[in-house]
Amino acid sequence: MLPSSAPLDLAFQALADPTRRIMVERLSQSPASVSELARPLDMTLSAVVQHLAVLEASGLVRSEKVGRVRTCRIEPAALRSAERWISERRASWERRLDRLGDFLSETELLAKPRRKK
Amino acid sequence: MLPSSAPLDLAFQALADPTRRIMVERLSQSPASVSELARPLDMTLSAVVQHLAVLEASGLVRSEKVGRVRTCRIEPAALRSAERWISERRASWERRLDRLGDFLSETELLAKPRRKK
DNA sequence: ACAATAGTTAAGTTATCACTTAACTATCAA
DNA sequence: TTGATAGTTAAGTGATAACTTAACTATTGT
Repeated sequence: MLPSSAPLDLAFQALADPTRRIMVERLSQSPASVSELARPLDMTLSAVVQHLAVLEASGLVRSEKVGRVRTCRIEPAALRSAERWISERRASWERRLDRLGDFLSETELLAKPRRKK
Repeated sequence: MLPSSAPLDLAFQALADPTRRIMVERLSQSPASVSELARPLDMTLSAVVQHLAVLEASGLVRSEKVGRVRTCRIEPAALRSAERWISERRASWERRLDRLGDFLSETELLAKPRRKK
Protein backbone atom coordinates (compact mmCIF):
# COMPACT_ATOMS: atom_id res chain seq x y z
CA MET A 1 0.00 0.00 0.00
CA LEU A 2 2.93 2.26 -0.56
CA PRO A 3 2.26 5.06 -3.07
CA SER A 4 -1.43 5.69 -3.27
CA SER A 5 -1.28 9.26 -4.52
CA ALA A 6 -4.93 9.77 -3.71
CA PRO A 7 -5.83 13.42 -3.19
CA LEU A 8 -6.07 13.10 0.58
CA ASP A 9 -2.68 11.42 0.80
CA LEU A 10 -1.12 14.32 -1.02
CA ALA A 11 -2.93 16.96 0.98
CA PHE A 12 -2.10 15.52 4.40
CA GLN A 13 1.42 14.71 3.29
CA ALA A 14 1.87 18.31 2.19
CA LEU A 15 0.52 19.64 5.48
CA ALA A 16 2.78 17.37 7.51
CA ASP A 17 5.78 19.60 6.89
CA PRO A 18 6.09 22.72 9.08
CA THR A 19 7.75 24.74 6.33
CA ARG A 20 4.86 24.05 4.02
CA ARG A 21 2.32 24.90 6.71
CA ILE A 22 4.06 28.26 7.13
CA MET A 23 3.74 28.79 3.40
CA VAL A 24 0.05 27.91 3.48
CA GLU A 25 -0.48 30.23 6.45
CA ARG A 26 1.17 33.03 4.54
CA LEU A 27 -0.95 32.36 1.47
CA SER A 28 -4.17 32.26 3.38
CA GLN A 29 -3.55 35.92 4.21
CA SER A 30 -2.93 36.88 0.59
CA PRO A 31 -1.22 35.70 -2.60
CA ALA A 32 2.55 35.99 -2.62
CA SER A 33 5.57 35.52 -4.84
CA VAL A 34 8.06 32.71 -4.34
CA SER A 35 10.62 35.06 -2.79
CA GLU A 36 8.04 36.44 -0.40
CA LEU A 37 7.26 32.90 0.66
CA ALA A 38 10.97 32.24 1.09
CA ARG A 39 11.73 35.38 3.11
CA PRO A 40 10.92 34.03 6.59
CA LEU A 41 12.30 30.57 5.87
CA ASP A 42 15.79 29.52 6.76
CA MET A 43 16.63 27.64 3.59
CA THR A 44 17.61 28.20 -0.01
CA LEU A 45 15.20 29.49 -2.62
CA SER A 46 15.70 26.22 -4.37
CA ALA A 47 14.31 24.31 -1.40
CA VAL A 48 11.34 26.63 -1.25
CA VAL A 49 10.60 26.04 -4.91
CA GLN A 50 10.62 22.32 -4.20
CA HIS A 51 8.20 22.73 -1.31
CA LEU A 52 6.00 24.79 -3.57
CA ALA A 53 5.99 21.96 -6.10
CA VAL A 54 4.71 19.62 -3.39
CA LEU A 55 1.98 22.08 -2.46
CA GLU A 56 0.92 22.43 -6.07
CA ALA A 57 0.95 18.69 -6.66
CA SER A 58 -1.35 18.31 -3.66
CA GLY A 59 -3.75 20.86 -5.08
CA LEU A 60 -3.47 23.07 -2.02
CA VAL A 61 -1.79 25.86 -3.93
CA ARG A 62 -1.95 27.17 -7.47
CA SER A 63 0.42 29.64 -9.08
CA GLU A 64 0.98 31.56 -12.26
CA LYS A 65 3.99 33.34 -13.59
CA VAL A 66 3.87 36.77 -15.06
CA GLY A 67 7.09 38.32 -16.20
CA ARG A 68 9.72 36.94 -13.88
CA VAL A 69 7.57 36.62 -10.80
CA ARG A 70 5.39 33.67 -9.95
CA THR A 71 2.37 34.51 -7.83
CA CYS A 72 1.02 31.79 -5.59
CA ARG A 73 -2.40 31.55 -4.01
CA ILE A 74 -4.19 28.90 -2.01
CA GLU A 75 -6.75 26.67 -3.62
CA PRO A 76 -9.53 26.31 -1.05
CA ALA A 77 -11.00 23.08 -2.43
CA ALA A 78 -8.18 20.75 -1.41
CA LEU A 79 -7.94 22.20 2.07
CA ARG A 80 -11.67 21.85 2.43
CA SER A 81 -11.66 18.18 1.52
CA ALA A 82 -9.00 17.46 4.13
CA GLU A 83 -11.12 19.33 6.64
CA ARG A 84 -14.18 17.40 5.57
CA TRP A 85 -12.48 14.03 6.04
CA ILE A 86 -11.64 14.91 9.62
CA SER A 87 -15.02 16.33 10.45
CA GLU A 88 -16.73 13.25 9.08
CA ARG A 89 -14.70 11.10 11.46
CA ARG A 90 -15.63 13.42 14.26
CA ALA A 91 -19.29 13.14 13.38
CA SER A 92 -18.93 9.40 13.49
CA TRP A 93 -17.37 9.16 16.92
CA GLU A 94 -19.60 11.86 18.37
CA ARG A 95 -22.67 9.94 17.26
CA ARG A 96 -21.33 6.87 18.98
CA LEU A 97 -20.51 8.70 22.19
CA ASP A 98 -24.00 10.14 22.20
CA ARG A 99 -25.55 6.70 21.92
CA LEU A 100 -23.23 5.49 24.64
CA GLY A 101 -24.32 8.37 26.84
CA ASP A 102 -27.96 7.53 26.23
CA PHE A 103 -27.32 3.89 27.03
CA LEU A 104 -25.50 4.70 30.24
CA SER A 105 -28.13 7.06 31.53
CA GLU A 106 -30.84 4.55 30.66
CA THR A 107 -29.17 1.66 32.46
CA GLU A 108 -28.63 3.95 35.38
CA LEU A 109 -32.37 4.61 35.38
CA LEU A 110 -33.06 0.89 35.29
CA ALA A 111 -30.62 0.12 38.07
CA LYS A 112 -31.82 2.72 40.53
CA PRO A 113 -34.75 4.56 39.05
CA ARG A 114 -35.24 8.10 40.26
CA ARG A 115 -36.90 11.10 38.58
CA LYS A 116 -37.66 10.91 34.86
CA LYS A 117 -35.39 13.31 32.97
CA MET B 1 13.97 22.30 9.30
CA LEU B 2 13.92 18.56 9.13
CA PRO B 3 12.57 16.87 12.27
CA SER B 4 10.20 19.22 14.00
CA SER B 5 8.09 16.58 15.72
CA ALA B 6 5.50 19.19 16.63
CA PRO B 7 2.09 17.71 17.31
CA LEU B 8 0.63 18.89 14.01
CA ASP B 9 3.52 17.39 12.05
CA LEU B 10 2.84 14.03 13.59
CA ALA B 11 -0.91 14.23 13.17
CA PHE B 12 -0.84 15.21 9.49
CA GLN B 13 1.98 12.79 8.82
CA ALA B 14 -0.07 9.99 10.37
CA LEU B 15 -3.14 10.91 8.34
CA ALA B 16 -1.15 11.02 5.11
CA ASP B 17 -1.11 7.24 4.88
CA PRO B 18 -4.22 5.56 3.47
CA THR B 19 -3.78 2.47 5.64
CA ARG B 20 -3.74 4.60 8.75
CA ARG B 21 -6.77 6.56 7.61
CA ILE B 22 -8.62 3.28 7.23
CA MET B 23 -7.62 2.41 10.77
CA VAL B 24 -8.82 5.77 12.05
CA GLU B 25 -12.08 5.37 10.15
CA ARG B 26 -12.59 1.98 11.74
CA LEU B 27 -11.83 3.35 15.18
CA SER B 28 -14.17 6.27 14.84
CA GLN B 29 -16.98 3.72 14.62
CA SER B 30 -15.90 1.89 17.76
CA PRO B 31 -12.81 0.64 19.61
CA ALA B 32 -11.13 -2.40 18.10
CA SER B 33 -8.35 -4.88 18.71
CA VAL B 34 -5.19 -4.94 16.63
CA SER B 35 -6.34 -8.00 14.69
CA GLU B 36 -9.69 -6.40 13.97
CA LEU B 37 -7.83 -3.40 12.59
CA ALA B 38 -5.67 -5.70 10.53
CA ARG B 39 -8.52 -7.79 9.08
CA PRO B 40 -9.38 -5.59 6.06
CA LEU B 41 -5.77 -4.66 5.38
CA ASP B 42 -3.60 -6.46 2.90
CA MET B 43 -0.43 -6.64 4.94
CA THR B 44 1.15 -8.50 7.81
CA LEU B 45 0.06 -8.04 11.41
CA SER B 46 3.54 -6.77 12.04
CA ALA B 47 3.05 -3.90 9.61
CA VAL B 48 -0.26 -3.03 11.22
CA VAL B 49 1.37 -2.89 14.64
CA GLN B 50 3.90 -0.47 13.21
CA HIS B 51 1.18 1.74 11.76
CA LEU B 52 -0.52 1.65 15.11
CA ALA B 53 2.69 2.87 16.73
CA VAL B 54 2.69 5.85 14.37
CA LEU B 55 -0.92 6.62 15.23
CA GLU B 56 -0.20 6.43 18.93
CA ALA B 57 2.91 8.59 18.64
CA SER B 58 0.79 11.21 16.89
CA GLY B 59 -1.75 11.16 19.69
CA LEU B 60 -4.56 10.23 17.34
CA VAL B 61 -5.06 6.84 18.92
CA ARG B 62 -4.64 5.41 22.38
CA SER B 63 -4.65 1.75 23.35
CA GLU B 64 -4.50 -0.52 26.33
CA LYS B 65 -3.78 -4.18 26.63
CA VAL B 66 -5.84 -6.51 28.70
CA GLY B 67 -4.94 -10.18 28.68
CA ARG B 68 -3.54 -10.81 25.24
CA VAL B 69 -5.68 -8.34 23.37
CA ARG B 70 -4.88 -4.70 22.88
CA THR B 71 -7.90 -2.48 22.46
CA CYS B 72 -7.45 0.71 20.49
CA ARG B 73 -9.64 3.77 20.46
CA ILE B 74 -9.38 7.20 18.87
CA GLU B 75 -8.28 10.17 20.89
CA PRO B 76 -10.46 13.05 19.71
CA ALA B 77 -8.16 15.87 20.86
CA ALA B 78 -5.41 15.36 18.28
CA LEU B 79 -7.84 15.03 15.42
CA ARG B 80 -9.58 18.16 16.59
CA SER B 81 -6.40 20.22 16.62
CA ALA B 82 -5.62 19.19 13.05
CA GLU B 83 -9.15 20.17 12.11
CA ARG B 84 -8.75 23.47 13.93
CA TRP B 85 -5.54 24.35 12.09
CA ILE B 86 -7.29 23.92 8.76
CA SER B 87 -10.40 25.80 9.75
CA GLU B 88 -8.34 28.70 11.01
CA ARG B 89 -6.68 28.98 7.59
CA ARG B 90 -10.08 28.84 6.02
CA ALA B 91 -11.33 31.61 8.27
CA SER B 92 -8.36 33.66 7.22
CA TRP B 93 -8.84 33.37 3.48
CA GLU B 94 -12.59 33.69 3.70
CA ARG B 95 -12.23 36.96 5.56
CA ARG B 96 -9.95 38.19 2.83
CA LEU B 97 -12.28 37.10 0.04
CA ASP B 98 -15.13 38.86 1.81
CA ARG B 99 -13.20 42.09 1.96
CA LEU B 100 -12.28 41.64 -1.69
CA GLY B 101 -15.93 41.12 -2.55
CA ASP B 102 -16.89 44.27 -0.68
CA PHE B 103 -14.19 46.20 -2.46
CA LEU B 104 -15.26 44.95 -5.88
CA SER B 105 -18.92 45.69 -5.41
CA GLU B 106 -18.07 49.15 -4.11
CA THR B 107 -15.86 50.03 -7.04
CA GLU B 108 -18.54 48.69 -9.34
CA LEU B 109 -20.98 51.04 -7.66
CA LEU B 110 -18.59 53.91 -8.17
CA ALA B 111 -17.97 53.04 -11.80
CA LYS B 112 -21.59 52.66 -12.89
CA PRO B 113 -23.87 53.36 -9.97
CA ARG B 114 -27.25 51.62 -10.07
CA ARG B 115 -29.59 50.60 -7.26
CA LYS B 116 -28.27 50.54 -3.70
CA LYS B 117 -28.18 46.94 -2.41
C1' DA C 1 0.78 -29.73 29.16
C1' DC C 2 -0.09 -28.17 24.33
C1' DA C 3 -1.59 -25.78 20.68
C1' DA C 4 -3.68 -21.96 18.95
C1' DT C 5 -4.33 -17.02 19.45
C1' DA C 6 -2.71 -12.18 19.86
C1' DG C 7 0.72 -9.36 19.69
C1' DT C 8 5.85 -7.72 19.84
C1' DT C 9 10.56 -6.83 18.25
C1' DA C 10 14.64 -6.77 15.34
C1' DA C 11 16.82 -6.57 11.14
C1' DG C 12 17.00 -5.86 6.39
C1' DT C 13 15.31 -3.72 1.86
C1' DT C 14 13.78 -0.33 -1.26
C1' DA C 15 11.75 4.10 -1.99
C1' DT C 16 10.89 8.71 -0.87
C1' DC C 17 12.01 13.21 1.64
C1' DA C 18 14.17 17.41 2.68
C1' DC C 19 17.50 19.46 1.82
C1' DT C 20 22.31 21.47 -0.55
C1' DT C 21 25.38 23.16 -4.28
C1' DA C 22 25.94 24.50 -8.69
C1' DA C 23 24.90 25.76 -13.21
C1' DC C 24 21.50 27.89 -15.95
C1' DT C 25 17.39 30.89 -18.05
C1' DA C 26 14.55 34.56 -18.28
C1' DT C 27 13.06 39.51 -17.25
C1' DC C 28 13.63 44.16 -15.89
C1' DA C 29 16.16 48.47 -15.02
C1' DA C 30 19.99 51.75 -15.67
C1' DT D 1 24.48 45.95 -22.72
C1' DT D 2 25.20 44.90 -18.48
C1' DG D 3 24.00 43.70 -14.08
C1' DA D 4 20.82 42.55 -10.70
C1' DT D 5 16.55 40.13 -9.72
C1' DA D 6 13.45 36.01 -9.77
C1' DG D 7 13.09 31.63 -10.49
C1' DT D 8 14.30 26.74 -12.44
C1' DT D 9 16.61 22.28 -12.83
C1' DA D 10 19.79 18.48 -11.93
C1' DA D 11 22.50 15.81 -9.20
C1' DG D 12 23.92 14.23 -4.85
C1' DT D 13 23.44 13.14 0.33
C1' DG D 14 21.77 11.49 4.63
C1' DA D 15 17.55 10.53 7.12
C1' DT D 16 13.07 8.49 7.38
C1' DA D 17 9.05 5.54 5.69
C1' DA D 18 6.68 1.41 4.67
C1' DC D 19 7.03 -2.62 4.35
C1' DT D 20 8.86 -8.02 4.83
C1' DT D 21 10.60 -12.22 7.22
C1' DA D 22 11.71 -14.43 11.16
C1' DA D 23 12.15 -15.38 15.82
C1' DC D 24 10.03 -14.66 20.16
C1' DT D 25 6.64 -13.79 24.41
C1' DA D 26 2.48 -13.98 26.79
C1' DT D 27 -2.40 -15.63 27.29
C1' DT D 28 -6.13 -18.75 26.82
C1' DG D 29 -9.02 -22.84 25.54
C1' DT D 30 -8.81 -28.12 25.64
